[in-house]
Amino acid sequence: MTQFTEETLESIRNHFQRTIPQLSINCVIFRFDGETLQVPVVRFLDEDVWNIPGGFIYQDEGIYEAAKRILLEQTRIDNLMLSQFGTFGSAERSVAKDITRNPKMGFPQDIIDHFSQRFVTIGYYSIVGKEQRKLKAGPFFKEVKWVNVAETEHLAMDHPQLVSEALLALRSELQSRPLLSSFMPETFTIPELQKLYEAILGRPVDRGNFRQRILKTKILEKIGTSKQKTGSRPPILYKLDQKNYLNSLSDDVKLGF
Amino acid sequence: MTQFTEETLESIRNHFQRTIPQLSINCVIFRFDGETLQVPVVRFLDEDVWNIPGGFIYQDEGIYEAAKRILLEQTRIDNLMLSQFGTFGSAERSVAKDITRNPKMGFPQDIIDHFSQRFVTIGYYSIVGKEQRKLKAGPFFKEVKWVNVAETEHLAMDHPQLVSEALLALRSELQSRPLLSSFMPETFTIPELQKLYEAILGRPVDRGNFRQRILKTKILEKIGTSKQKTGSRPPILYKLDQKNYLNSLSDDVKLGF
DNA sequence: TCAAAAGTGTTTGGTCTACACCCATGC
DNA sequence: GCATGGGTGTAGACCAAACACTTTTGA
Repeated sequence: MTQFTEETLESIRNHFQRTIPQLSINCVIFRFDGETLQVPVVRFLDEDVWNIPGGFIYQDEGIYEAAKRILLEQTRIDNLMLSQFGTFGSAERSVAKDITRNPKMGFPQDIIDHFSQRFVTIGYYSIVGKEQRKLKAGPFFKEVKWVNVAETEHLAMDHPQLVSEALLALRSELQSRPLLSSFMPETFTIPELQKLYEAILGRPVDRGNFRQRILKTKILEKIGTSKQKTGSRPPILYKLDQKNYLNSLSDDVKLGF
Repeated sequence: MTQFTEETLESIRNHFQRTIPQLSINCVIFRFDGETLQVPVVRFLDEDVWNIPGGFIYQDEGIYEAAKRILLEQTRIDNLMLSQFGTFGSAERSVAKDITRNPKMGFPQDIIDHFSQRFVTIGYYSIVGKEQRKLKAGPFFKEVKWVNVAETEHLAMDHPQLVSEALLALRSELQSRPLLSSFMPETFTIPELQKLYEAILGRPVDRGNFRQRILKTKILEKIGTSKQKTGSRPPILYKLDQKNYLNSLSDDVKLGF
């Protein structure tokens, strides 16, 4: 029945020993493929249940380092700036309870018990460019893939909520954190950038106004004209002017109301 | 040596048994006394070390409920809307390690060990009106008092950082959450409100412009003239128009740049 | 020459800022 | 009446939304 060797089980138990109990981390990573926002999801063993990448915190590492390690192990995505978007811990919240309890999986009782505990999770989000395609599942996970954020409502447990909370944080930090550097490739056009904004904000943006406003900030540096074979005027290629871009970001709080 | 009865020690151990290990909650509560922002701090036993109120999460309660309970137990402040502002957990982070280790305290080794563990903490903040003065220390705490946020740099451990992170969150959420209802008394004047904004934003605000903008939102309802014996024109009394106020709050994200 | 998409400009109205000025009160 | 702080108005700069017009390309 059991599909795990005793060695594997021991390594799982050993992992539990070395990590903080009842506390986990989940990483929501956004990618923009030119049309929609996507996030990587992982599949645990043979189950057809998809999860936001997540894991546990070693006793001797900070939570931020843990988040980076977990992401690297499970998706092979490395070197990201991660931002916290919230911590979730209703009394009923657990991780992988249903999966491990499934008799078909053949887990021993101690591991089922461990995963059936109530767990609090810390949510981080980040961003990768669209050229970032080298997803590769790490240990304990069978498969990783990108899915559109619009299609994340079927993820396991409260993971759909994690995605939408992460998206809210992404939206509100779009102007105050250097996110464009991560989202966009080295060179890009203004219409491409506009599509990114529309995807993040979830609403259309006026073409002319978008162009004017973004050019006024001087964060774009013209480097030529793209040569495409579309039946239309070829857009101008730009790259980010890092110095001006970082200057344009601001935590300044307006009075607003 | 020991200043604790065996009964007390047992109740502490029992509390540990029922809570999530290595995870704590801290609550930064802001009050505005008309001039400055203040937060309550608690003193643990006989030590002259002041802490942001904090505690642990029972296995059968959500983290939000835990935060409210902890706040009530330690300060007798009740019925607040709390907002999360971040979770902190560097590898070296602990709670009360120094205090419990102090031989003068006479704690048994098992309790010292428990408090010497690495702890992750979830930070919540909230707001009370200035009439909220009924601070009263709960169990395990000797004393509670209000201190100005400007004077929180001497708090224990990383608690000064918690205060400044909470203040940042407060600032950026001033326009999107119904914070005024909590900060201000039933009736108040515009100059009083302006002082609150200046305290939160940490900078002066133009009198005339502040007045115009806040009146344009229609969130204030005139109810008369205050009768003060100051040697100047008496300000107009207002109260919040709850319906318009809630409407005026918005998560709308501007394009900005 | 036409459609399609990119690039540009203009109009209108709002908002932000920095003030100047007036008003009600106690001394 | 005068100092003090509250209440009000306004000019100029700046910003935003809507939309019309022009340009460049492939077919």
